[in-house]
Amino acid sequence: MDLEKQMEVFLRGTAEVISPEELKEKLIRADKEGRPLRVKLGVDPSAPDLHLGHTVPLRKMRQLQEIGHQVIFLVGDFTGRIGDPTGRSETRKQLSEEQIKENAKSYTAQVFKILDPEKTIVEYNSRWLASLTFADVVQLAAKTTVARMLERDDFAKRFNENRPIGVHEFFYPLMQGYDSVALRADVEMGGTDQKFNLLMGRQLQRDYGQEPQVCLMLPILEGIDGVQKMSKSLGNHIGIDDPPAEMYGKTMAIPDKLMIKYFELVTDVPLAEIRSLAQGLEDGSLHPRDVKMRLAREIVTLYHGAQAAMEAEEAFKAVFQQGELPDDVPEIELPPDVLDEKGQVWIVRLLTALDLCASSSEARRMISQGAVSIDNVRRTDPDLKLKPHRGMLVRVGKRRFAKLA
RNA sequence: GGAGAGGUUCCCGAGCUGGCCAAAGGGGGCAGACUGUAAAUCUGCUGGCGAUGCCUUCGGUGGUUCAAAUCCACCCCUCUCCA
Repeated sequence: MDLEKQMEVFLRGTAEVISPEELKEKLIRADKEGRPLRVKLGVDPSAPDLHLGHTVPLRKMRQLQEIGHQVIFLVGDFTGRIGDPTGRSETRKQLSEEQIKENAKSYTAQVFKILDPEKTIVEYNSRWLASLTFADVVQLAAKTTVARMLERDDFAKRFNENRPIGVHEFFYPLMQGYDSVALRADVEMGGTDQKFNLLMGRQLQRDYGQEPQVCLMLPILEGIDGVQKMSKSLGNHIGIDDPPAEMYGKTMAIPDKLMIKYFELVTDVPLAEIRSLAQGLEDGSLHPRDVKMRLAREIVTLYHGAQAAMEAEEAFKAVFQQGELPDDVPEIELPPDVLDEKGQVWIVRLLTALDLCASSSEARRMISQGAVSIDNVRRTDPDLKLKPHRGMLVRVGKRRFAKLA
């Protein structure tokens, strides 16, 4: 593949690259020597469920392997014990060794839904970090200064706000940078929030007599709340293992203004087409809802296939446009002990027994807010008792349903 | 080691001259209305309990009091300044 085309694959969708010139030189040299570039992506094995946010760099890695480069998927099993302080306003909880092992296993399994297992090297940074002696660590720490560390936005902020910063947190960027040395990485990928850590890799490589890596930074994908970075702990994520209907629905929940970004970062829709969609939204010739449905379809297709996407769309239309019931209303057996001597069940008990409400206080709230309907009749009396029957449909809000078995 | 400031509900953050405090306000979440969708906007709710009352919660443990988030003692943790 010629240089220009390769550069295009590398650069497409990136937010920042340090530096494109160096990348070009590396590509030229690699081509002469007949070897691929070694591209590193490190992950913290703290969240075992992959979501669309993770897929942004992974998809880029996939594209790079397709044009023949060597991608290295690095599991930060050792650094995971510290936890990446990036963007954090407080110290992360340190994970236990066992937890990390377990997470790492499930992480790598999921990653191959995107990466080509045949062409991927999986590494664990405990391989080199665990055996460093204290003397090695001191030497490593001497490569940088406290002032440099405090240039980091998140550390600076915490420092200025008089919030705690653990000394061990300073080691995170050093370790990540050292990973690049150990792997002799040509390129490291990461989100824009990884800039500091990526640059540390460059510095350390230089200090250890290597040519500094190129840093490829990708935009951060906001979660379905449209504000914060997609993350499982914030609950604003779309998991790649989410069932089709949920994946479709969550996509429909993203704010309209985020649609185009999603198209660019997590679908295979060609750029030209995305531009025309953006244009259509701009001049009003396309309905935002329809564009978003297209987006949802594209995403579900990637992870569950076209058939599942169609079904998810039909189900969504039925439930949310026509107000019909989903096909998969769970049927739940009512425990016999909730019935009184007349064979009736108190509505509050019914809701908690079916797991539609977490507590009876919540059930009362839902009832008083008019969220509860039984057999399509809205019920607002919290003292109501009724006789249950097979197939009785209990509904709380728009999204919680149950049928009596 | 010395001096000082702090630790409040899912999060941030008031309260801290003792009762009117399940604890202001904001965020988040949920619900209703509306609609173009689980978008946007507006409104309400947001510890638990068959409930005009009772139970648990304000870093931990004890104590004072009819009554403690509020007062006292000790302990744990964080921050600032000095060394």
